[in-house]
Amino acid sequence: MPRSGKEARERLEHAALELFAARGFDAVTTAEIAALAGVTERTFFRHFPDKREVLFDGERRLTEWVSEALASVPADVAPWPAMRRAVDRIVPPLEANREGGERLAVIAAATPAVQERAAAKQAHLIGVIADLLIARGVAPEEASLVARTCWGVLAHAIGSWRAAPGTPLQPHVDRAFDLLEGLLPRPHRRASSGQPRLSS
Amino acid sequence: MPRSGKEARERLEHAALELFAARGFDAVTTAEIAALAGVTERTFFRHFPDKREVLFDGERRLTEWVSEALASVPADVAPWPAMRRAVDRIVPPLEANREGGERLAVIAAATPAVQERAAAKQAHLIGVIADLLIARGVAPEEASLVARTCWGVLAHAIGSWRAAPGTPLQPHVDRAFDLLEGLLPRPHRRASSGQPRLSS
DNA sequence: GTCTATACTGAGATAGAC
DNA sequence: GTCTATCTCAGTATAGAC
Repeated sequence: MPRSGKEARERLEHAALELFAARGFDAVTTAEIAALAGVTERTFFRHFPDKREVLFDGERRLTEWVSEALASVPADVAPWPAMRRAVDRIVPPLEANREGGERLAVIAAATPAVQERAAAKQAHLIGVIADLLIARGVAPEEASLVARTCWGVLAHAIGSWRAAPGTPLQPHVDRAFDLLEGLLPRPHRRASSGQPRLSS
Repeated sequence: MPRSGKEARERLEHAALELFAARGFDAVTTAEIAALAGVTERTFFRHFPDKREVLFDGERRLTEWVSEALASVPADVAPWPAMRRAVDRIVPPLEANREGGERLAVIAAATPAVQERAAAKQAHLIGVIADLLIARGVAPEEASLVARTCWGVLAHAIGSWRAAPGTPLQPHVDRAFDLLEGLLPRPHRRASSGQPRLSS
């Protein structure tokens, strides 16, 4: 019995995905997952704080991707274009993880508890993004709004991407941004007296 | 002991809020809530599918408000202005329920499980809004994007409203919309403005 | 690794409203 | 009588305490 923590963790993850795919999230007990992975139930909870969390290991690096993406954008780029560039940089890892995201989406669609966790993780990530923007010097009021909106656009794009199997993600992202920018009315007051656009 | 279901439900709700306020969500058991309301634990679960749900009874009508608000906007108004008008119409009921929202926000901030439920409810509501827009004839692709974004703006406004006690909500909403509209780059319409290629 | 609290479920019985 | 709300009882799974 391998004592390597990482191996056990991966076996647990694999076992969980297999059982969930076969019988659905709710019909599988943590004891069964542990048994299939060859460890005790206690070990499951040592690696994952709760049953749902085993599903989100693949998305764990999302926060890192976002931070790195934003860090790679020069600090003098205005918030919206900066976020748009950052989103573009997150696209490749998202595409690489397409299958994992798909698996999670399927289970979430059938399991309210998993959906809740996913929604909460998105909300948390938006908060992290806002903090990163603030650290770049963006006004807190703007940061939160831009973080929410841009992540919403990306989430929307991911949705239509998944609905169109076989297509790359980037065009969906471009289309979603263009769509939103085209839908908004022109600002009536203070027409862009602020920062000049350094990127489009 | 009155057999009216509604009275029992209200007593349960009141008891729960009282106990949560005193000791926090996690430190209160459903049995205690039921006992304080003068019913059994089983009765609690007949009125509320789970412990968290007792907190969201006040927000139950949010969906109705949104539907009514959208229904009151003429069908020929474009999606974004329509949503903006609808949001304006939701502001008064939100203000009237300020205290309830505040109570919920305080508990949610201290209780991850409640936060998750709140995030999931928001996601669900956005889906409902998108469906309402589609029923108005908005293209599904646009509907989802507008629903997400506008609700995000409202959520942002509610956040800054709560941070500024004593102020009315409407100015925060107006400011959030203006801010977003001012932040976005203008669409480059000369590039045929059609749908970007979705290489299929 | 062991033990336990607590959220939650199901079936069947009871009691009041109509 | 029907119907619905409630109660009693017995149980399981998660998660946290020890």
